[in-house]
Amino acid sequence: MTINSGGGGTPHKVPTIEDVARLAGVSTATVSRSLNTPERVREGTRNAVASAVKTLGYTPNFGGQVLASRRTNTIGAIIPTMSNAIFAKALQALQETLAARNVTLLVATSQYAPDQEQAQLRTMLARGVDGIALIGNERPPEVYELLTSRRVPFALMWSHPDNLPYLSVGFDNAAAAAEVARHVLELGHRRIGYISGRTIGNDRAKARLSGVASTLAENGCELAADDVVLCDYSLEDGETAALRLLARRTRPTALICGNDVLAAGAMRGARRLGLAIPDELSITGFDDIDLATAVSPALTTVRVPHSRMGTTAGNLLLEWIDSGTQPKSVLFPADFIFRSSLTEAVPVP
Amino acid sequence: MTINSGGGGTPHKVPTIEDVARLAGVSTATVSRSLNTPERVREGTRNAVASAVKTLGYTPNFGGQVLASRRTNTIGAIIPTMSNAIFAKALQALQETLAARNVTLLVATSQYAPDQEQAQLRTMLARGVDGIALIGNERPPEVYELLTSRRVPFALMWSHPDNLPYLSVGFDNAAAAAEVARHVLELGHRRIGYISGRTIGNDRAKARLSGVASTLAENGCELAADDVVLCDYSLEDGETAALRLLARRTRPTALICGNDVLAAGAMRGARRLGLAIPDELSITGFDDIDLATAVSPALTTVRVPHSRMGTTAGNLLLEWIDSGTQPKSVLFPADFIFRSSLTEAVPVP
DNA sequence: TTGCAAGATGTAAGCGCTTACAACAACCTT
DNA sequence: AAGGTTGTTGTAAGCGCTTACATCTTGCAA
Repeated sequence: MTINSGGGGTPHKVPTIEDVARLAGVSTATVSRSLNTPERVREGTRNAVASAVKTLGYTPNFGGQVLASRRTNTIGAIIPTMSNAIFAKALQALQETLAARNVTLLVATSQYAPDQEQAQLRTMLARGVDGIALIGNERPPEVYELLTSRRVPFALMWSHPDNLPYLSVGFDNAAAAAEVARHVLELGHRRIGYISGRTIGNDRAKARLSGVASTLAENGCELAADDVVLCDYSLEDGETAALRLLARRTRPTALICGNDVLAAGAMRGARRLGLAIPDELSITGFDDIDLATAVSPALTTVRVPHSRMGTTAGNLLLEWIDSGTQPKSVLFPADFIFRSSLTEAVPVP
Repeated sequence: MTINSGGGGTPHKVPTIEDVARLAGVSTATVSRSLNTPERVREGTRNAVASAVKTLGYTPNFGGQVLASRRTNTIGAIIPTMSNAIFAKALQALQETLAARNVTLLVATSQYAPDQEQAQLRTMLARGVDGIALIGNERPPEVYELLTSRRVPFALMWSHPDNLPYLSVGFDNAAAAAEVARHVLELGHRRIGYISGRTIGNDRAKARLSGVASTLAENGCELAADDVVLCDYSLEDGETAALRLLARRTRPTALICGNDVLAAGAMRGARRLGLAIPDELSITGFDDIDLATAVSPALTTVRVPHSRMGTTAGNLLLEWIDSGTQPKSVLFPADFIFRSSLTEAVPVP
């Protein structure tokens, strides 16, 4: 069935622009102008059209509009998952920004899988989106070529690729992670474990890991292969990873985690082993989602500008769509947030 | 600019179905059939079309398709917020279900505000969505009239309205909340506080409150006006509400909360007062999001079938769209989950 | 061989809207 | 008063696709 038929009722003729024009005693062009560029229509005419629209209950047909104007007023967003609160917040901000400009948001998830992201991307292009928001910058060149050849404005969120010429709205994951590592070192920790999200196709996870690893290395505290666990982003995975790291002969005094969910999972693992946090084990997260302050002790973490990224990406995409020229990328700060899950290292028995 | 022009490059002609037809040596009708109903085209012809499509890099124009087929293959979802993990999960399940059937998801949020929901709804209708998913059942009759008169299939999630003839995919909030109250009573609690989400336009919050209130009343444990706090769904609000309830001369021994976020907030409040949970204060939540097991002690709560609701709503909407007849509503169970945040009431000094 | 049903393809009429261009009116300017 | 602006509206040509219907093949029964 179509949106205008079926259902068992009367055929129910949906009014078209032509019906409005007839009733208002003007041409369809005037109706169209009256609706889209009211300032170009005399007030009296405009009112006549408005009242005809009202009595008929007219709504422009989307397909007709799209076909004729070659614009869908739709922007697509492909994020790894909606389960993580952080993407959800950015998405929400993006949606609000777009809604204010009368643009709707098409949403799809990739589950951190590059091929799924590409499939979703193709679907969105086929849907004729006017612009696209993506997370991160690591993808095969073909993807960027596709986007570029289609001339679809797109924004890369969450990262700050200085080797890519594309519009990005993000922050420096490596630098923020390095700062966490620095703080951990300053508090005297030397035996440190790192719990990371999987790094395939995930530049953020890679950058955070390398930020931590290089900072530790620079300070003579090299991260060995088995000081690092790669896993999915779930409480369970964080817990399992923590148990593994804490089972080692010389137990770490601090666990740096790739995000808050992993950190909360790690806390659960530590608790299972009867370790007091932060007295016997320090834990840090990344993202500063609500979870970070819901757990006890509250998580030391990095505040990521999720809402600002969403809002900014939306505005810049709209700007690009309207102007036809790619705006400049934006780099936001990501602040270190000190809370009680991190404290001085005490000598372990 | 349009999605096909601008950007400073060559005019860059996008191939149309006609170009494909010409190259493949067939008519546009055959190309269309070859793409949409391949079984109605001979294999040889189909291959010729396929290769023409490939060499030209053809993608059907969305506007043309919509206009001619009177279908957008798009479904809209309007949820209160994406910040709450629970809606996010349902949304994700919905999106995956739709994607598998080649339908895309348009998302908007209402911030729990009825007028915002209506505005978003109108936008979606204007976008010609083939179906709509909404949360809850409490809205002015005009909204349902609009939906019905437009003959747009829609599903109400999260609730189970037996007084409404519309398609719903939900669970019994009142019954689940009543069960929580019953357990709390059984453990000997008599001084009980309730922290609820705001109830205006929110039937789920209302149902949960009334389920708890009536169960308590039936057991001679009437909820007084100041035993209840209504607030927004945030950790801070939950914390503030808990502080208020716990400041009363006869402190409650149990706090029943309208959802897990409020419960986690309440835990934070209790902790601030130095109260041990569950020994000095029991707390229960609702929803069973990840947060419930991330906090310590883990929250006693109600498991809401978020993913199943998303999947089912998606399937039923698609079924309705294809068949033209409204499917039967679905009622899922919502199980009580016993965890350590709830324990026996001990006489308070 | 003929006739016919079933299958494959082509023809062409829209779907409802926007917009370039033309037409006209009203108002200045010189 | 003629010519030129500026502002308002109408005319009509598409935008790219689907699909009802017509036409042509093919295969097979009689």
